[in-house]
Amino acid sequence: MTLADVARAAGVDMSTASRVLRGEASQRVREETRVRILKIAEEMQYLANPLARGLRTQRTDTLGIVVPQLDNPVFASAIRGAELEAAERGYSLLISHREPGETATTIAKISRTNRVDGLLVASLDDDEVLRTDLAAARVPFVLMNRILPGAPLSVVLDSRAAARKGVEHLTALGHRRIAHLAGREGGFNARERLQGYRDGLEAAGIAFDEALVGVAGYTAEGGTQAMRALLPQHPTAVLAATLVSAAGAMATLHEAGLRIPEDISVIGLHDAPVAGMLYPALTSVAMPTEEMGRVAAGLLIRALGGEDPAPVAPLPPGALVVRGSTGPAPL
Amino acid sequence: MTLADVARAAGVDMSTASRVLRGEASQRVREETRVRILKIAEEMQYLANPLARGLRTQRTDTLGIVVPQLDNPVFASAIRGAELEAAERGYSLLISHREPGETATTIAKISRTNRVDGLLVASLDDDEVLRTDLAAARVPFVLMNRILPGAPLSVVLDSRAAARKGVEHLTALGHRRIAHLAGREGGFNARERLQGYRDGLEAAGIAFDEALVGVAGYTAEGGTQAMRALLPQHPTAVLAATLVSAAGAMATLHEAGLRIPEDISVIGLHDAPVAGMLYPALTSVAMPTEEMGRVAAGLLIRALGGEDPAPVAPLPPGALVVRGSTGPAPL
DNA sequence: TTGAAAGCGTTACCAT
DNA sequence: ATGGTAACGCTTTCAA
Repeated sequence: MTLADVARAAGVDMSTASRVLRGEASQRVREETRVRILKIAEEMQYLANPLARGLRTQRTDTLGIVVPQLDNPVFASAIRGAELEAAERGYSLLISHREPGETATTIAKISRTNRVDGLLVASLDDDEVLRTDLAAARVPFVLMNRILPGAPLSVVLDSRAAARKGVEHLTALGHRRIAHLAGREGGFNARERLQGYRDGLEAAGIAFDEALVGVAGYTAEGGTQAMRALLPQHPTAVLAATLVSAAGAMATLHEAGLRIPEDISVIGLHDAPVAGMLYPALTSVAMPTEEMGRVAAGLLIRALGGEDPAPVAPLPPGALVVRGSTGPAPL
Repeated sequence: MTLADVARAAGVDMSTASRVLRGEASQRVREETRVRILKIAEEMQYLANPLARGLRTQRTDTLGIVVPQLDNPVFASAIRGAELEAAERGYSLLISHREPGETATTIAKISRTNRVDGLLVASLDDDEVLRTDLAAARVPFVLMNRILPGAPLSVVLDSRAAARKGVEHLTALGHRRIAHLAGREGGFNARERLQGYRDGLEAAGIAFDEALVGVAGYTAEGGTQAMRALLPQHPTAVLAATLVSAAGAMATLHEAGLRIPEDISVIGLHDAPVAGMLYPALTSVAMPTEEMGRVAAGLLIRALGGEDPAPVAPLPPGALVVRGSTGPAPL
């Protein structure tokens, strides 16, 4: 089923059929001819061959999205958002799941072989590494969930506001000794969250105490360890950077015989189904991760269209989802 | 950087360069010419344009994989496996994440526009629905994690053996009143697991008691409800079909004041990081989900190569990962 | 309003 | 052992 077939069946030239089926702006065709072609294409279930089209136009109407891990609700939902936005604008999404270290090769291949018109990139790597990886890109790109000095287009979540929001929930419940389980030291989001944590304390007139901050990374084990180290400080509440570290922290608390939330409250950042799987179910601050994918895709598509889109502000946190893990501060 | 550029630089014809660079079987070229072309292509960093190649050969060396959800460890890991196998055999993977209901359209589009040479399909839909969806496929496909009567190629996990393995762990610990939280009624894997559960009981000389089986589906809430309904039966152990329903069940047990594992043991099927996030950490039977993706991709590629691969047997379960949620039966 | 034809970058057949 | 040259299916400029 090629364009030639359709044209022949409609008794017109390929070029005419092409113009009509593409819905070209200046539809230089008689209405009658137009509908006839459309109808026949419909009947024949004609679908243009994207390879032939791409070869000719040097465009694929495809966006590449490279993520470091698939089974991570943050990225899964960003993909979903990007997919929706892309589809709405007539683009497809080529999802590329790459282990750290393979990123450079992937970006190089995917972008240098005309497979995609642009790239959406999420990465957990350090700035230096990411910069090197991206140097191989031969197409425009938008960063997701992190910034990179020098890279103009990126979409991030307002981690600072989110952390602050979490702390405010706790201070409103009367907590004053609030610990913070930070993520990877030096990471963009980790820095932001720490600042938000401090903002929240300050707003409640609580002095920042470095002894209440632990580095948990992004694993349950890290959360467990960090929480254990923090126990002697007797916090009455904990703000964890992620659901995973929150889960690890809760294990430590359970083992220490502390009741959640009667003795100590726990709150995590990023809401996801797993929050409801923990016991007690974890209170958390929802983050607009799907929106992040959406916005990033929109930005990229506009850039591809020759626009010079203005940088977008960090996406504000979503709702505070109160579940069973937070309660009033003990007396 | 096109083939013509390379050919010109090497002082040979395009057709010669093409033969060499593709590594054609009968390398009808002088060794000297061969290395020169190779060297120049290398220097120029030549990469063939897949669109042009695909247009000409009617192949894309790309496999499509359509999954119903991305943030599901089972599918994430199947994708990983498929990706590895595909890469090893020179294929790329086009990941397509589709909500139920969009599957048919996706399959139609992706397979009828020559974007992929074959399809790897995972689906949670009923047989009828899936059959309809697949009818639109114009390329060979392999099913993952389920069978479909009439579809010759599929790769499944041995859920029956896995369930049995879980039950045997429990009976070895002295449990005799073992409940089963089943998945979706009528589903392929649900049936298999139920059978494995019965196998395990029988092996230990325990009579099957229908009252100990509840349907939990694949959500935490479902697990919570089903467990609550089962409580009056006073089981001393529970075999949950998935980690998610196990988590839901554990919430019920905690609320009922039952200690895990002192009063009641819990075991889940499919091992994943989330098992370690629960409290207590969940004992589970690992499943070779990555292997499933690998095998499925291998099968598909062989089918594309014109082979007529024999059906593969269900993949046996992996290790029993003993964590804190199982222990000796109470006296 | 419509048609003709060139060309996108490859491959593969047929010459030489 | 190598080169010439049609396709592959589409878009797009130019003519009619």
